[in-house]
Amino acid sequence: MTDETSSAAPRRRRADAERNRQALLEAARAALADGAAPFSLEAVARAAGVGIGTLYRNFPTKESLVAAVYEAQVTELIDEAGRLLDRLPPGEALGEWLRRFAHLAATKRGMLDALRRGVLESVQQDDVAGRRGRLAAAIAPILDAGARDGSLRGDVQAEDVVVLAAGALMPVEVDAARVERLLGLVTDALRPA
Amino acid sequence: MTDETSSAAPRRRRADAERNRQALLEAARAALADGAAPFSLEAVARAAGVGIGTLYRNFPTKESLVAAVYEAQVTELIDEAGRLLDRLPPGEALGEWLRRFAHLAATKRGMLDALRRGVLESVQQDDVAGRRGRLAAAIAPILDAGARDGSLRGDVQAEDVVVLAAGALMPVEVDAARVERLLGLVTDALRPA
DNA sequence: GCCGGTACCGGAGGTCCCTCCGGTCGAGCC
DNA sequence: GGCTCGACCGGAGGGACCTCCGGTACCGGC
Repeated sequence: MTDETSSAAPRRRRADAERNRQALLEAARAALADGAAPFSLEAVARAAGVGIGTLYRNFPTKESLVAAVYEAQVTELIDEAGRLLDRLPPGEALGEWLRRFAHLAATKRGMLDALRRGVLESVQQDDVAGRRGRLAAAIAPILDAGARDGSLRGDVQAEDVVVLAAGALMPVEVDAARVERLLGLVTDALRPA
Repeated sequence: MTDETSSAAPRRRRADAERNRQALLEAARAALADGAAPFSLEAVARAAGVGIGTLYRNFPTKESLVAAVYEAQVTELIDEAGRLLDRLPPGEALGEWLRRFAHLAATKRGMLDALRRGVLESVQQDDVAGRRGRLAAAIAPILDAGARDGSLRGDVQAEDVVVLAAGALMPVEVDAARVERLLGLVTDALRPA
C-alpha cells in the first residue's frame, strides 16, 4: 500500500499531517498513563485538538493507536530475546523472556487489549508480518538453541508458543502468583518428553 | 441474592416478569443462532417486545445473557467430565474433555466472549461460585485420578488448568489444526516430570 | 370485586465507536 | 508571489451500550 520500497519519489507527508499524528500520539500516551478515566478515542482527539476523523485516518483501530504508543516497548522486548540468549541457557532464557512479556502486558494499560487483537486474532496487516509474527520471530532463536542442546523440544512452532503464552496471560488481572504458575506450565509444556 | 435455599417464603416472582425473562431468552437464542447480523442487545429487547431496561434488569451484562442461553450446554459439558472418567484413563479423559470444551467454545457464537469475561476475568458473582469454579470442579476429579495412578502430575490446581486452556483457546478463530496443537501443549504440561 | 403497595416496566438520554463526505489549505510549479 | 489540485481536515450522524427514574399494573388482603 505505502511506497517506502518503490525507488522513485517517496512523496513527503504534509507537515500538518505529521504534526497531527504526533499530537495524537502524545495525547494517547497521556490518556493511557492517566489510569483513571476510561481510554476514549474521542477524548484523545479532543485533547490533541484534532477532529475524530483525523484520528481514525492515522489509526484505523483503537488497537493500532495503542500499539503505536507502545511501539518502543515492544521493540525493546523483541531485542531483549537475543540478549537473554547470549547470557542464559535456552530454557532459562525462554522463561525469563516470558516473564518480561507478562510484565509488559500487566503493566501497560491497554496493552492487553491491543495484544488480544494484534497477537491472538488472525493478523491480516502486513506491517512486518503483524505483531504475532514479530514476537514469534523474536523467540524462534531461543527455541532453536534449546532444540540443539536438548533442553527444549524441537517440534513446537514459535507462533504457537506466543499464542499459548499470550492466551494464558491475557485474562489474569493482577494475580502475580497465578501468572507465575501459568508461565511455569507453559515452559513445562516445552520440555522434551 | 436469590432465595431457593431459605426455607421461609420464596416470594414468588411476578408472572409478567417471568414471561419477559423467557421471551428475552428466546429472542437471544434466535439472535445468536442467526449468524448474520451482529448480536445487539437492543435488537434482542425489540424482538422480545420488551424495553431495554427490562433486558438489563434480567441480565446485567451481555455475557450473563449469553451464559444463560448456553446454560444447558455448559451443564452438559460439566456432567460429561464424570462420564469420560468412567470409561477412559485420566490422561485421555482430560484430553477428550478439553477437546469438547474447545468444540463448545468454537461452535457457539458469543460463547467465546462470555467465557472471556466469565471464566477468565476474576469472578465476583456467587452463582455456584462462578463459571470458572464450576468448570474447575468438573475436571478436578480427573486430575485427582491422574495424580493417583501417576499419569498426571498432582501439583496443579484445576483452576489453573481451566484458565490456561480457556486462554489458549480463546483467541484462535477457526484454525482447527492450531487448536489441536495448543491442546496438546496443555496436556503435555500436565504430564509428570 | 376492589384497593394499596411495590415489584417491575420502558424508553429517554449520555457516551462511545466508527464512517463518510463537503470543504480547506499546504506543497510544488510557474 | 500566485495558482492549482489533491491530500488532508473536521464533525455530523447512525448505531450500540448502559443508567436512571417516573409511571404502571400485578399480587395479596379485605
